[in-house]
Amino acid sequence: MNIGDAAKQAGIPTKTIRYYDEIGLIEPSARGENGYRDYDGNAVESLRFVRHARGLGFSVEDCRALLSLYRDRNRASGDVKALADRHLRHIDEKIAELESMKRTLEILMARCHGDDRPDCPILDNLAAEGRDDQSGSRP
Amino acid sequence: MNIGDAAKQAGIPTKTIRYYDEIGLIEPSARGENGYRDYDGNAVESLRFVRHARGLGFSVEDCRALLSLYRDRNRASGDVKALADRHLRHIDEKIAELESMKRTLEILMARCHGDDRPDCPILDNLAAEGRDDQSGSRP
DNA sequence: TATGGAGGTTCCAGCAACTGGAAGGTCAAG
DNA sequence: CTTGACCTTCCAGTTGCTGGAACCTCCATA
Repeated sequence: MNIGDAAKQAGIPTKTIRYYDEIGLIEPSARGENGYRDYDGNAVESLRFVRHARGLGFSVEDCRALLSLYRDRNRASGDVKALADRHLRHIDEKIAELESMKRTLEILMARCHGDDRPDCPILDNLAAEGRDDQSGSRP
Repeated sequence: MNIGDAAKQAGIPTKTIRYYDEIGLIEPSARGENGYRDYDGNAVESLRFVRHARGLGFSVEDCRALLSLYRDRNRASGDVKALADRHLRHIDEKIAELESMKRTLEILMARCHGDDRPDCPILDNLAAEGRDDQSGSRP
């Protein structure tokens, strides 16, 4: 099928599919004489696979690895799990970082009047000297 | 002071300081005859300010706004708070997204043996059809 | 057969926020 | 006078697309 139909089947924009082709992540199963990309069931399956993996936050490089594991009948599920585990830790780090920002912001916002006067603990905090980390403020 | 000293004072790499100059976020207070950037106390204060704001996850554009509020004696703290609030909601969304990925990953990983056999629920899930969202799996 | 519109193709640029590197100018110390 | 640590600019790359321009191709209809 043409790229447009593949896009509908897989739930991915054509632009993205062309991009995946360009970076060698998922190549069309064939090219028509007119130069049109052709995607068969297998290719569409790969596209969907990658959409799901990306949806779980895996990087494109991770997707490449996952896809090759998926296509490898002699894979060890341990390899997949290790990859997922690394990714999970990465996610945990990000969550922790965001939570820390959130905490600081909430504390500062609670102390800001939010009226039409210039007085502002948020700005005061940002302007404060010292502090080497980025977790902000000692409230 | 020269850029290197400003970098030490503010805790920001020189590269980044030059970048901030380039995009007009923080310009050096002067340029020496030799073309060297010169940063005075005020400029260094701005650099530190931006470091803190970036550390709380504010975008560079937000930093621009925050900096101009900081320099504005007639500001309303409400404007600062509104900006912070928007940012906080953005953070909340990101956290929610990551938590959702985390949940799905954990469920899948719990069901994966992680041994040397090819059998893998993680891959099975990624390959599964249907499912329009990216939150993954009905376990 | 002409034509219009909906496909497809390529390449180029841009987003965010830097970071690295190359090629070269400057300055203070020894 | 040389060495080495600074400084300068510019260009490219990172991640994962997304938009647009310019052009080609296919199919249906008048």
